Amino acid sequence: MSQSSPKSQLTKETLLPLLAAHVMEHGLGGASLRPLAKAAGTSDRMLIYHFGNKERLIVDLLGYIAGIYAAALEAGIGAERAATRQECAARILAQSREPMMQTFMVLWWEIVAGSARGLPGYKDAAEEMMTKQLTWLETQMPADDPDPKGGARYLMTLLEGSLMLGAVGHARTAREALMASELARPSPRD
Amino acid sequence: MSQSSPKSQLTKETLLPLLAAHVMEHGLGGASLRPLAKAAGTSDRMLIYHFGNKERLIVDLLGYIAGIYAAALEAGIGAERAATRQECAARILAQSREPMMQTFMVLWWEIVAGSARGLPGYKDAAEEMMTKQLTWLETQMPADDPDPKGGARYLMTLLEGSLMLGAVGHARTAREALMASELARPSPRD
DNA sequence: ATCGGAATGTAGCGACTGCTACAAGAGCCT
DNA sequence: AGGCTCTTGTAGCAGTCGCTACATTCCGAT
Repeated sequence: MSQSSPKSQLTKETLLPLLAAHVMEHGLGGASLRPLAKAAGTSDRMLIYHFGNKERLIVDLLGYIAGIYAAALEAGIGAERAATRQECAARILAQSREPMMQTFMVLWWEIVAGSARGLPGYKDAAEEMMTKQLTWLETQMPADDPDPKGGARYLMTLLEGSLMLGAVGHARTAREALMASELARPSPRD
Repeated sequence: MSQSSPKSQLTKETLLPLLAAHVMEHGLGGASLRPLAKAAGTSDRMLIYHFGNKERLIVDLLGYIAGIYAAALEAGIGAERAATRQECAARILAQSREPMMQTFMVLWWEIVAGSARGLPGYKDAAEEMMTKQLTWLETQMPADDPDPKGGARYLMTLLEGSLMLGAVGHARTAREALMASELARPSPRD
């Protein structure tokens, strides 16, 4: 067999969590091999050895981050659905206010920027995360909602717009926009 | 007087448009002095001379970009308001589909990312652009709208969410979300 | 005519970039 | 035991980074 030796503790799998922790704090754009390696307790030499080159490292890292994002969402799936769209919106807002999600958002906008610019790996990771977010939202929609899928899409679009406005200092605009939306009214349609 | 000499054609004012054109194409994050200087027909030496250091150059550049964004919006103010919120949404969507706006969006997400990370100058520029966008939208809202300001905020939040989803490959999600929103219905409130 | 200051070119500094050449250790198979 | 491959350390390369020292040119003020 090719992996019969248990000697090495240094694999992609053991490296990625440490690398992810580093980019979560310091960002993706300015990340360079030596600080990355230091955060993982190795040398740039070994990062290249295990990932081939920096681009593949970033791509793997983005995939890994998308994976833990998905896992975090899945772990946070409540047992019962929301009763109304309002409550559904409240839940997702509460989720986005958690500290871990706050620090993640800083990284998220870098991923969006990389995706818009076409950097390799960024769009796939971003798309995967948004898909996951969307299906998570669908599970939270009220059971009697006339259009749960459409409602989830609507809710997510509004939410992401709010998050973006919040990131650029227009949190108030976003908050008032949400209050002016149909989410502030008791029933989705009547 | 201090600026009586017409000798030099090399000032911040003449430099900024050329620098802006460069970052519009190549991005802000990876921008370094020498390519920037080449695009402006000078040397890195002169950029430092005129702006002091790179950080101040970026801050000035962001301010300049916010300025031209505002000017572009102002130039595009239609004489008459929209008749309905739907039409208002259609206008802003049409605007966002223009080629110049498309290339600007790539830069925009970098600005959002920098703003979220707290890089100097980013948040101010982003906030200014969003404020301008909001007031532009208010001028486009129907004259008989019950809540033009609130409607503009709502519309912008939804639109920005759509643009973000579009940037990460969820354009379909965004499109369908817009169609499921109240903007797809004839009257804002009835 | 001379001085002074603003503007510009040339060269280079030290730090950092991604990456590689080379050698050596470590455990495997025969 | 002898090789073999996988893994790792040490050094270093060529290139780029932001920035600066130094010298020069040029123009207006005196």
